[in-house]
Amino acid sequence: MGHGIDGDTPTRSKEAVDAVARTMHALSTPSRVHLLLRLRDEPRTVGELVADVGMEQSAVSHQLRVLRHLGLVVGERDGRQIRYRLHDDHVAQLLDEAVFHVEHLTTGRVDPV
Amino acid sequence: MGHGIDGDTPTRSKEAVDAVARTMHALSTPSRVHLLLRLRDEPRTVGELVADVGMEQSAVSHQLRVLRHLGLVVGERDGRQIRYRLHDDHVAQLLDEAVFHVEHLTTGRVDPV
DNA sequence: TGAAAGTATGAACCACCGTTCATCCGTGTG
DNA sequence: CACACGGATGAACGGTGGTTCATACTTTCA
Repeated sequence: MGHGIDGDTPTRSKEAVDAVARTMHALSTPSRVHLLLRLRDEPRTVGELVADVGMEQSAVSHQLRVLRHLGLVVGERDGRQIRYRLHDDHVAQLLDEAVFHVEHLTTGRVDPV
Repeated sequence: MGHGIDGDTPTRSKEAVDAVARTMHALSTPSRVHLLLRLRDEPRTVGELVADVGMEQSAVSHQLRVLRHLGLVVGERDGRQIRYRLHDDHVAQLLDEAVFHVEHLTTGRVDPV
């Protein structure tokens, strides 16, 4: 797959590696994955998300903050509530692909080295 | 992308959510991303990887173990060394897509809620 | 304006995990 | 067989971060 950068021995620019790790970190806990998958379907308010995923309101806010800082979700006020949604289609695609690939490698098991 | 359960309010089968989080956890640290990206180019022995990523041999072994248990890489003996490679193309694709998407959302910044 | 609903925020707690250190196991070599 | 090399493994340490608790902020409503 073409990307753009380099052409010889990349050494994988540390920044790129860090960026991937930082973003993928968002998908590394069940709570955030749950929130993101819910938001992939439709925009939801914090209160709705709390009911959806069954975590405390504070925990949801904290995790939404993390996702916001990573540019994965955005939230806008609507009355006294705040409605969150995925930042753009890239996030939705990333989620879909993550789910897809994980389904296809649930083989992950024994493998005596 | 239903597989079996649900129909109305998916609740995103906790197992699927957990599986995604567990697998994405592999991409959530620079060290593992570095190792995986290196292995995406070509199979490498532990010693080569140590030289590539500049971590201690023990740390590399520990992280390779994590990746092995997740079914992302496999290793086979060759003399006294062990050569690792990505488990299959799914892993390579997942890596490519992760890098691709992360490049396209480095926008992650200010966004007053 | 006072109260309540909805959400954000900071601190503290605790568990997880990535790294290091020391050691052990397996495989070639003299 | 003894030794060196390559790699794995377990214990311990330290830092990160997810959750909870308590509280503050904003908006709506009576």
